[in-house]
Amino acid sequence: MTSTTSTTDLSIARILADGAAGHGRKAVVKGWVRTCRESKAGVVFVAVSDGSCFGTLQVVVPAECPDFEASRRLTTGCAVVARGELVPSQGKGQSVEMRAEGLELVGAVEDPDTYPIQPKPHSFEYLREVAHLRPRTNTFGAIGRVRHCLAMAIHRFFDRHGFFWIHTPIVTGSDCEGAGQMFKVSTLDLANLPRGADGRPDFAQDFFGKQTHLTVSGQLNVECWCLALSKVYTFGPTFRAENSNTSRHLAEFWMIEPEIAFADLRADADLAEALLKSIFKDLLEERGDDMRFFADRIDKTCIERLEKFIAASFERMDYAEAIRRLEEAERKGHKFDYPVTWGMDMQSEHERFLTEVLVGRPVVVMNYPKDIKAFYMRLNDDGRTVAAMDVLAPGIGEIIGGSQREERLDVLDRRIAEMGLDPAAYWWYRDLRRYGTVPHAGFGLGFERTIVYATGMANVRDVIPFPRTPRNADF
RNA sequence: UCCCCUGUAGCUCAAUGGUAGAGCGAGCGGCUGUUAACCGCUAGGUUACUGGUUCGAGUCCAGUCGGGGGAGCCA
Repeated sequence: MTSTTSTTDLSIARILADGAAGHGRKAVVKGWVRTCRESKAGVVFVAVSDGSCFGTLQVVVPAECPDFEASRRLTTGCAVVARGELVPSQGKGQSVEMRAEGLELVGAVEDPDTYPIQPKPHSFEYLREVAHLRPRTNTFGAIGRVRHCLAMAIHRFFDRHGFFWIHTPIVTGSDCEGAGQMFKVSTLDLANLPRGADGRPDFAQDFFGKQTHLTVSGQLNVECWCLALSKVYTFGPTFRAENSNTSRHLAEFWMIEPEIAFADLRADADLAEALLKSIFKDLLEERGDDMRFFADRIDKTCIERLEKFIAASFERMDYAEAIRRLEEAERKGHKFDYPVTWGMDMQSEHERFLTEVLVGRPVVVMNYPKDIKAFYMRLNDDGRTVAAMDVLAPGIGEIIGGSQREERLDVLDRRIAEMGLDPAAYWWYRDLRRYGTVPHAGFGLGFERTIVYATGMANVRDVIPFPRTPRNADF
């Protein structure tokens, strides 16, 4: 009876928030044992977490409790239901605790010696190997709540500003998304592939009657809806089959891609800035408990960093200006592995120097040379740059990549031809420019990189529940 | 994918080519309204895997797999 969920149960978050106001109240809490200590004075102290907040509730089991003997044998990880009265705590560190009248062991831990989550610090690398149990740790519990908070804050921001959430497809038949290697989606028998006259796999016999992939971006699709609903965004999983082995890359990650009509690059940058400020403000307000933990144990500066970010405006500079400042740094004696020249695609070392040393906070770099950017980015009047922007953040690099889109059909076609792409493949994308085209712009925000920036966690693999990376799709 | 580093007890790490060690965690006992508890005792190992060199390999060599840092690609 007591071990099943009821919506009238008090969460530990609620109990701790109420604090002294809850003294004298009867309550039931359901959760997992973090630590269990026994005092020979005749009480057992059980720290219980239900994940509703960072903190644990101290459940005190007195000797006269019928479950006293059983509670002495509780170990880290046991699932329990505790009934009792909320009382002032006699110990330090909490204003309220539960004096247990009953404590039910719902699920025991088979062998406490080999339970993978011990009441002691673990390395993140180890915890990735026990990803099914790592949500029970302080860090990953906090990550889970922060991740949810940021996701909700993003939806809230867009909703308040009149954006519509568009569910762009996960499976795509476009072979023209152009953002790197894609995962194939097929129901064909790999051991017995149907082949056409040319000996190649015959995708006409495949599920969709053509070759399909997992999406690498919802941008091209969401542009269609932008040119009807004006302000739209996608927020969903994205897949890249790149063999990238870094702390900043996942094969499956989540991306937010707003797209706004009747907008230029400046409006695009304004939107990016407003979005990030809004969600970081919500994060500090709603998850102060978790953020204090990150500041305490992961990255001392993370709260201060977000506060500064909210207060200050983005540093914005043109690509040309960024190059000038990097060249100036070179003249003053800073050595780069790759020399700085106008027209180059900035290397990590340049981006890091720019955002970490020259600016000291996130910076928006705008108007890149056209030759290093995608075909759909709008050509500027100078004929050699496009209206593209990257938001670079210290320690992470590119957190946002965006642009004003090329809305002029003739210019778009020229760009497609220049890059050796097949215009026929883009027929519906080109149609947008034939029927009621308008200036529009958008960007992609990497969700995991945003969480890394906010929390100070060092690796995107540790801010997603189950990371997918090359040679790793366990759990 | 490339460069560098790395893989030893449940976890974090020691160990000159010569008997496998500590701390934490775990179990038991002691002490204690405790909360990074403290004190004592005990258990716990095919040194990632495969092969090679050697009288002898955790240690040296090769390959495979995993992990980390950096690079490329990007979010």
